[in-house]
Amino acid sequence: MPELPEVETIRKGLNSVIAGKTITGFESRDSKVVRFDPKEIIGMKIESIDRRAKILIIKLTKPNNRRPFGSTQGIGDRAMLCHLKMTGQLIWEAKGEKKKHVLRRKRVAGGHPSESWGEILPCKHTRAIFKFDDGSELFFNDLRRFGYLKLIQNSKHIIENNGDHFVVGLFDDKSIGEIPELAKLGPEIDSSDFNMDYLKSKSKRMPKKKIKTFLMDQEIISGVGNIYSDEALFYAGILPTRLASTLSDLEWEKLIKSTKKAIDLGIQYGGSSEETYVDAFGKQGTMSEYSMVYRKSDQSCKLCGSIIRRAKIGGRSAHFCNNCQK
DNA sequence: CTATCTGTTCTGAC
DNA sequence: TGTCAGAACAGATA
Repeated sequence: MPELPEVETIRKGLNSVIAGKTITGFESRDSKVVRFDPKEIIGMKIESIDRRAKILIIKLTKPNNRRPFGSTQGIGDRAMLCHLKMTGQLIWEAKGEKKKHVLRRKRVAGGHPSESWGEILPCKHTRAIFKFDDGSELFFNDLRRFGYLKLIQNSKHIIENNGDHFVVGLFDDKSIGEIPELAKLGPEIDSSDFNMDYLKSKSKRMPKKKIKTFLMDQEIISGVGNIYSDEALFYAGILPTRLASTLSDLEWEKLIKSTKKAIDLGIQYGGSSEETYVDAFGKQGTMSEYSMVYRKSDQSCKLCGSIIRRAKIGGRSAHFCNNCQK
């Protein structure tokens, strides 16, 4: 379920198991999904895994690479961008785990819930396989093939100053902002730029945009997807059909708080799916226990008892309570 | 069989 | 320029 909280959960889990490992092999099984030459990353070391919006940024360095004094990176270092889109999964498996019974395997997994959690990997939907120096493997599965893996080169970011070289590299926030995929994205939910003045001024320039669509627009705010926009609007008591430009100051304040609350709850929930494939068996879809309106159409509102409605807004289904939300 | 649903984002038409 | 429908793809479900 790769919305922001899920992607963040995957990031943490993966970072804890693959940071520091060296890539000894890479197999592409789908050239649409894998958008680089596998040769480019063999022998590179995983520095860390970061995230911007729902995009994972896997930082890679070349061992023994020459780096300018005082820099953590040099020419030839790279960053891999990974987007799971609708149905992507990343599953890491320790060496030799295939032979074990499914419930005893050591795995860190996350993404779209499906049978692949427990299957022998690679499976039908495996689009890429990373092999590491300790014999462990990372599988990128994607049923619908919307997701991607692509590589960003560091070489363009060398800057010369007074005859000295210093580096503005991919690993600096500044140059991450220059990567086309990342440059257009709006502020993260936990950034101070996600505030009322910013949202009000944006909404004035988009007078006909509905608040749900506004919230989900990644160029306005990074990381709010369908589930959390429904939940945030419910907490804030605002109907998804309202025009963003008509919100009062009080409503903006409530919506900012509610969005943070919805995402935080999601991250707490996501924590439960981080480590285990077990959740994907018996406890699939526990998000519905936490949700107030998402996928609750025709059920009673948990607050007031009236029937939760559903409508299409901007091509997505919106869930809301006509009584609690105005 | 048909019709409709699904976590995201991009493109092209108006 | 902003806004929206439809596309990209592969299912599951009724």
